[in-house]
Parts: sequence; structure tokens; C-alpha cells
Amino acid sequence: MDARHDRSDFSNAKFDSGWSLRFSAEPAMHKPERAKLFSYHHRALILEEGDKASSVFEVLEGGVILFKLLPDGRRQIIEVLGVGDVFGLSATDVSDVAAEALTQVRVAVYDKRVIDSDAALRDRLFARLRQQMCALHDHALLLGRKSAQERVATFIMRLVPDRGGFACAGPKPGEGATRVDLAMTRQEIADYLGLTIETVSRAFSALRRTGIIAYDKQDAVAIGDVCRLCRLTGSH
Amino acid sequence: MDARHDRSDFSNAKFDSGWSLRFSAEPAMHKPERAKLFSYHHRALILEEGDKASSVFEVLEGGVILFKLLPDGRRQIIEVLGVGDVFGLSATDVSDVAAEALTQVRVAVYDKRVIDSDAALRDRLFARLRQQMCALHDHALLLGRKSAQERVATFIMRLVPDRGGFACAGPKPGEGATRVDLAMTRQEIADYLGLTIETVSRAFSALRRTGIIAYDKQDAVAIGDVCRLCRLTGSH
DNA sequence: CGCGGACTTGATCTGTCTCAAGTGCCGTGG
DNA sequence: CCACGGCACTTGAGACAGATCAAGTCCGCG
Repeated sequence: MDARHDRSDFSNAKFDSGWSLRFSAEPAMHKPERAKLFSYHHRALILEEGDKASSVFEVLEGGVILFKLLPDGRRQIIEVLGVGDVFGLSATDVSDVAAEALTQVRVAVYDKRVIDSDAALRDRLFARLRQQMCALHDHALLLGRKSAQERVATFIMRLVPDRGGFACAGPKPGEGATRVDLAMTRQEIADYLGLTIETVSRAFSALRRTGIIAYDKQDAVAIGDVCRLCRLTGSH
Repeated sequence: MDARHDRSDFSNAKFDSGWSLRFSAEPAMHKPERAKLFSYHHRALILEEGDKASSVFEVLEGGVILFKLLPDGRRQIIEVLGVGDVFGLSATDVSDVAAEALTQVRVAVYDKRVIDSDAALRDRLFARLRQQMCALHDHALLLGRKSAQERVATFIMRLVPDRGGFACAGPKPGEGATRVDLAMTRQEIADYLGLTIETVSRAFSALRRTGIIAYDKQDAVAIGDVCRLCRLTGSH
């Protein structure tokens, strides 16, 4: 292991923002006003790298992945977005990433002028952007410094609401196994975590073998002891 | 190599935003109004993970690195910031990253209320944030999918102004070797690129051996043929 | 001149990738 | 109802890029 900076008293546990993903529509979702609404089906391409995109997209329901391709076909999934997340704003008026629907998806598209004229909307989108920025920071740490096992453990933890982060609630007394829906294929998980599909598969198998997770359908995972999984993320 | 998605006709060259870094003060820098000004010397810690930070920091002169630590001491440098870049805004009012001065640095710190009341300032900071978001996207691709050699080549290219990106000017006729100042130690480069110091050193040595770069002092690099280096980044 | 810190280089180790078979499941058609 | 094909996933064996361990070298500074 390289890059050890001695801070043995230090843990970033309490600073981990503990963001997590939700694909189901928010019950009391902000009503989108002055926005165009679009729907996309599972796996539909919403935006390509280089598409003109000066508007802001907000996910109302479902999941979206943002990815980039290298000329030789290598793919990196940059962000996995859930309800409330935003995309489409790049430095230029051309998108720097491609966007694909992970599930059936509903999005609101706001014109630049609408955003300029609506302070509340702007604040909401901006707050979310800051949240996504933190997620990108976390993910850079994962991609640059975590082992395959730690990456997969971190990935699963991100799907558990209210756990593993900054304000982790701890296990609710008498709570059974937590169930999470991966909503991504092994290939997509691999492209997100900077691994190969085989390495991801082996990491899942290893977690299952040690009894930390269980699953029959491979995308519906039951976590017996969330804290035990959390300890494998490398962050705590 | 995994994750090949056949798009043989595709190149992301034209979408690469080609952001680059500048550490010297902008000649016609926006005059910071209603902001507190601070200076930090080389290697000074500006912000720690977990520090209260609800204000926005803007780099006026010099370079800043943002990084995260894992409890066992592994470090990942998340962003390398130059003049005009911003930091300090996280999802909560607590910083999710630490910030350190890479050089002698001058920063402006804006209070939240000042930003709310000044549309021009807000637009400027927001535009820069979008730019940094694109840089984070690019960097995720680098960390997740590029080889050591490609990472180092990409790193050096980012220090070359106006080249390798979206709107690459191409070589100026009659232009000699381009000189860039790395401004970072090998350890910092390694922590930024998700590699070890030895691997970074070997990559630099290999580039020198093949004549693509030259250097005496190890942080002052001369690039004979920028296009040749650019072809090693994996992006083009 | 001698020391320390940053870098380089070599030798070896190892985690992840690559290549190659599987296995399981689900939908289709006989 | 079952055979079939296709796709996603799993598993194993071996290769290899990059990490680790261990000397060096270079250079600035007291």
C-alpha cells in the first residue's frame, strides 16, 4: 500500500456524506413548473457525449447513468443518479458525458432562463449539484485507492438508506435483513467501479460465501449485518 | 480489457473539454468585492475534512489541492485547482475534503449571503463549478479505466494550455519545445493519479527514454512533440 | 563534507485482468 | 410440456500491470 500519511487517530467516518440512491418517485415531490417533461424507457439513451445541452435535466422518477467512452471502447460510468439528481449542465453548451436510463425514467428539463428567474428552483438544483459533487469526490477516492472488495462493499452500502454515512443511524433494534435492489447488471457495476465483470462477480460471490450478503436473483441482495458490510468498505 | 462497447467510428476527442491549469494570477482578474482575502504559504493546510465551511473559496493566485484520506492513511487527491477555481461548498456545511496550498496562494472567501445578493458573482462561480464538474468526470474516467502510462501522459497534457482538448489549436508553426511546470512532487502526482510514486517515476522515465519529454529538474518538463504525447493519453 | 529528502531503478510479489469453460434462467417454438 | 438458444452470470487457470520491498543516486543545505 502506498501513500500512507500517518494520521492514526483520524477517521473520515464522520465526514462521509453517506449519500444514497432512490429510484422511486418522491411522495411529496416538488411540482415541476415551466419545465418540459420527458419519459424514457429502460436502457434508452437520453444524451450522447457531444450533444447540445444547455438545459438542466432533473430526475423525477427512476435511475439514470452518466458515462464516458474511450475511443477503443472502454467505458466508465461516472455517476449513478436517482430521484432529485440533476445532469446536463457542462462547462460548454455541449454535454461532456452520455446519459442512459437505468430504469423507466421521468425527467424534467428546465430552460436556462427559467432557472435564472426562479431563485427557489435555482437553490434546489444548486444544493443537489453540491451533493453530487461530494459523491464524485467520494467516487474518486474509491476509484483511485480502494481494492475490488472495498469497492463492491462501498457500492452496496450506498444503496442502503441512512446507513454508513455522516449521520449513520445505526441498526434499528429488532430490524431484520436489509434488502436492496441493485438495479444494475454486473457489467454496469463493473464499469462504475472501474473493474471487470469477473472481478465484480467474484467479489459478490466472496461476500455471499462469508455470509455477509445473500441473494437468489442476483440483483436483489439481502444484507444480514449492515455494520459488518460497512467495515469492509475501507472508509470506516 | 473489459467493457468494450463497439463504437469504432466514435472518438471523444472533440468532446474533451481540455481544461487546463494556471497558477499565475490572471492579468485582468475580477476584483474581489465584499470578500475576505487570505494568503497561505506553500504546503499550508487551508481546510480539513470535517471543517465547518459554508463559505465559498475562490483561488486568486497559486494552486490548491483537494484530497481525502482513508483511515489507514491512503490518500487520494481529488482535484488540483488553479486560478479561478472554487472550493469549500459541500452538500452539508461541513467540508467533505481537505484543501492544501500547492504553492504560495491567495484566496477570496465569499459569504453565502454575498453570493445570494450578487448575480454576476454567482454566475461566475457557478460557471466555474460546472467546469470543475467536467474535470471530475474526466478524472473518473482516468482513474477507472486508464493505464499508468495513459494517466501520466494525460496529467502532463493537462498542464499544456490550449492543447489536447475540445478546441485544440494544434501545434503553432515554428513553435519549439513546450515547457510546463509540474508544481507537484512525484508523491502528489501519484496520489492524484491513483498510482504509487514508483509507478509514476517509471512512467516519467519511460517518456524521457523515448524522447517524448525531457527534463533536468524533475518538475520542469519540456515536451518536444505535444501531439505525440497527446496520442498516449488514451483519449484520442 | 555529511546529512536528509525526493527521486530512480531493480527484483519480486500479488491483485486484478484475460481467456476460457461452464451454469442457470428465461422466453420461444415445436 | 419440454427442447433449444441466448444472455447474464459464475468459476477456474494463467498472465501481467502495477504494488511492494530494497537499494541506490542526485542534489540542496547546514
